Amino acid sequence: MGLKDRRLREKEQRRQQILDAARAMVLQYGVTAVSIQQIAKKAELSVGTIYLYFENKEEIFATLQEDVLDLLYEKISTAIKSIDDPREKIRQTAYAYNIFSIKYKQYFDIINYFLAPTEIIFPPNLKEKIDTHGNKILSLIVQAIEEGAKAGYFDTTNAKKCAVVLWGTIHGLLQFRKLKNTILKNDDFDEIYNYSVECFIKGLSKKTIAVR
Amino acid sequence: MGLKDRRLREKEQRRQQILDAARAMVLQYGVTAVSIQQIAKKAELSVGTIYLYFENKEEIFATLQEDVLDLLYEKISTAIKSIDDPREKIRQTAYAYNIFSIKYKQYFDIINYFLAPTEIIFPPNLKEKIDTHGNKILSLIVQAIEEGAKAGYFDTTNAKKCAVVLWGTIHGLLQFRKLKNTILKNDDFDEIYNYSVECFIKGLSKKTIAVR
Amino acid sequence: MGLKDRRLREKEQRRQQILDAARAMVLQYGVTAVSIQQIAKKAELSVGTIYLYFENKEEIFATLQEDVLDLLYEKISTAIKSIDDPREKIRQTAYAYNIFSIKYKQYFDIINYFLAPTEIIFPPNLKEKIDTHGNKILSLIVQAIEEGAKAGYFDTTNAKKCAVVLWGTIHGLLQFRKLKNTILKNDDFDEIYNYSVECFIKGLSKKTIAVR
Amino acid sequence: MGLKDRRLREKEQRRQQILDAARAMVLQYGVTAVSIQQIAKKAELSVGTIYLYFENKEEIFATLQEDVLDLLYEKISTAIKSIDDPREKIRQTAYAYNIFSIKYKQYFDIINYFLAPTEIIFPPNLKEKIDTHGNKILSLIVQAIEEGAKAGYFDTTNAKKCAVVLWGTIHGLLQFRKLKNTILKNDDFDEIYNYSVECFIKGLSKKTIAVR
DNA sequence: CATGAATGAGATTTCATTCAT
DNA sequence: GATGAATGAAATCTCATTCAT
Repeated sequence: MGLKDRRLREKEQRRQQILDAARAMVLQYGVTAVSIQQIAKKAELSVGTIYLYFENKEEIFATLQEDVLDLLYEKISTAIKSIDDPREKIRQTAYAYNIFSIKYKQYFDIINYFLAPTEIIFPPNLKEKIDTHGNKILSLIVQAIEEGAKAGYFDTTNAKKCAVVLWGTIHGLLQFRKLKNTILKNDDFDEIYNYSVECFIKGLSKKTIAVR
Repeated sequence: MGLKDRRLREKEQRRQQILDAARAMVLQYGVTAVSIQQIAKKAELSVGTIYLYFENKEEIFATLQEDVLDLLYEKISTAIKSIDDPREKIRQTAYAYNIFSIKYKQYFDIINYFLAPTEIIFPPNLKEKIDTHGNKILSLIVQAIEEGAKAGYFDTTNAKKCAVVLWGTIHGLLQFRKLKNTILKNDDFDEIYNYSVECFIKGLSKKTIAVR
Repeated sequence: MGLKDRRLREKEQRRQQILDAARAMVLQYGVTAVSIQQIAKKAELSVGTIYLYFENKEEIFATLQEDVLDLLYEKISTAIKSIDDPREKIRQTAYAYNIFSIKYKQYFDIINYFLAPTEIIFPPNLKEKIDTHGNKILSLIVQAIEEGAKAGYFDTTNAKKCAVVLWGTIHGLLQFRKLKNTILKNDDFDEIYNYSVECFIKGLSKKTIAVR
Repeated sequence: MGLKDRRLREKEQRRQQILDAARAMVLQYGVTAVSIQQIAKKAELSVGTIYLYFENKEEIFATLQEDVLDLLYEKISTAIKSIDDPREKIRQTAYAYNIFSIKYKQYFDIINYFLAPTEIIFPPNLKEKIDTHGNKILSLIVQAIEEGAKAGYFDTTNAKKCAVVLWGTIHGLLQFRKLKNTILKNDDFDEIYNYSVECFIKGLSKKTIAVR
């Protein structure tokens, strides 16, 4: 029994070892530039061993994405931990996401890696996993919105819908940062970004602000 | 007189021939999967000939993107041509974008191709061109917002900023359609999408809606 | 008749135009890096036209070599024009060759281009031409040696043989300059070079220096 | 114990297999005409495998050159092994070099491959290696000259300088064999060659040869 | 004569994946 | 379980040469 446990533990360790290497390489060179050979070298394992723990390259990146989402979750989570005002929570969420997209640029690309290109077929178990990790982030936003609704700031009956909208909005805009040298060359990106968040908050707010 | 002209015309035709082939391949297999060889075969030209008309693969896709942006422009433009209400214009813009992202799924991916992955360095002339084509679309939205501001619906002094926000929002959300089987499996994507547009419009509207 | 003449003259001009371009490109980029397309562009002619005047790439370089040999001839010729002492003539010949190999490095490579690699089959007419141009250089050395023999400095009955030896010696050594960073990294190349010339002169000199 | 050893041995064997193929191809077609694909085919290996053992084409040829220099070393070494007279040693060195340049014509071209064309940048470790192999040959000549100096035949204080001169001389002249159908068509090349050696020896000898 | 578009083989290099040990 | 050598297709790009106009 102890043996079995150790085996299992070691197996998990190897997996992490590989993921650590993959993560490091991706952070350094970007998603597209990383090969299995490079990962193997970095992990100080043989190429064959990689395939013992992962079906293929795709699976590594998919698993990596869980990590990325977890990191993002943590960043957002930390950012809003001690904040009370739901509107401020949303602002800080967006801010943390912004910082994340700059500081962990290559991780941000991992998210895009699975978002952008032609349909990647996930094996069902991965689909579920990513689901879970993504939902955790979503739930942070959902919570903030629900609090806002309860506190009477927001006018919504479907917090999740709103949360997805926020996420889509800020993620989409953050991709547009790439346009800062072309279409947006005369604009302050961060100002636009912040504006979008305010716009979202305002759109969420109760319409009727009584004016006598 | 005729000779030089014809030469020029034929040259332009070849260029189109290549772009047609590239577009067809991209539509069928997606951006990442297409190679120069495949394009050459499809265009019934030799590989060398491709390089006679385009510096490299990147340039083909970049040129393709101009086409894509033009198509998108046309779709949106047509959709809002005969509409007067600025708010309805925005709704129809978003709707047209949504349809575009479904019907021309692979074209939508071409836009993402240049948005998502690791920095692609454009030669300056291409940068300018894409700039122009992207701005044309943006200006459609800008115009609608400005009309709305003039008509007293919207409360904004920077229409471009708002237009970028809208574009980022709907583009970002449309990418999330990919999540419809995972995170969004219990939600109606189109409903969320429409909601986000309404949210944007509301966020843009004058706050003070007199009551009583 | 005048027409025929002009035609002929123009034809020769075109040839020179091509050779000028080829020479310029070779000087700038080196023998191996130059393509017909580049030459055509530089000469402001079409690729097809090049092939109207030269059978193939090889022929261009071969013809170019004549030029190179002529240039070398001129350099040596000028260097020794006003010198009387045959031994000094040889020294200056070697010195001019040395300078030539540095200043016109790429031209020096043209000579090697036909010297080094596997047998290049010259068309007979080119063979003769190069023969002539090479012989002109050789004859400069021959003359100096013969003068030296006549003046009683040198002890030889076959000046041409000696001239070839000198040429081979200094040409061979000049190629060794490439080794200055490896095998010769601790040696002063020019000193070795000069020494070889002195050695040659000494070897040529009358053995019997009477010593009582 | 055996396993690791065998692996290593096999790996070395593969390397040799590749070098053998490369050498064979070079011998048959010359340095410039050989491609990686051809080498792979000859070696009955896949192209990818070649790149498993050598960084690039250059490295193969560089390694090959070490072999060539070793072979040349061996030929010279054998030729002078049992000779005492330093002057005869030099003669036999030159003779062996001459034979080598005829019998292993393509090998001789490998040496030229790295001598003649536009600067090839060696990775430092190869530079050192070739350095070593070249120096071994040089040292053979150096030794002969030093012996000659000690025996009172030669008048020199810098044997290495003289050795380089000899090497450059005979190597340069051997390249000129290519001219035997043009410039040297009326001359006996070998006679010239031998003369150059005698000239070198004489140039090296003490001037004062007592007469009467 | 002149053009220059077109060819298509060929060059180098990379890389996901397999499989015998 | 682990290894890592081997594969070989594929990718991008170049270039000498031809030929219809």
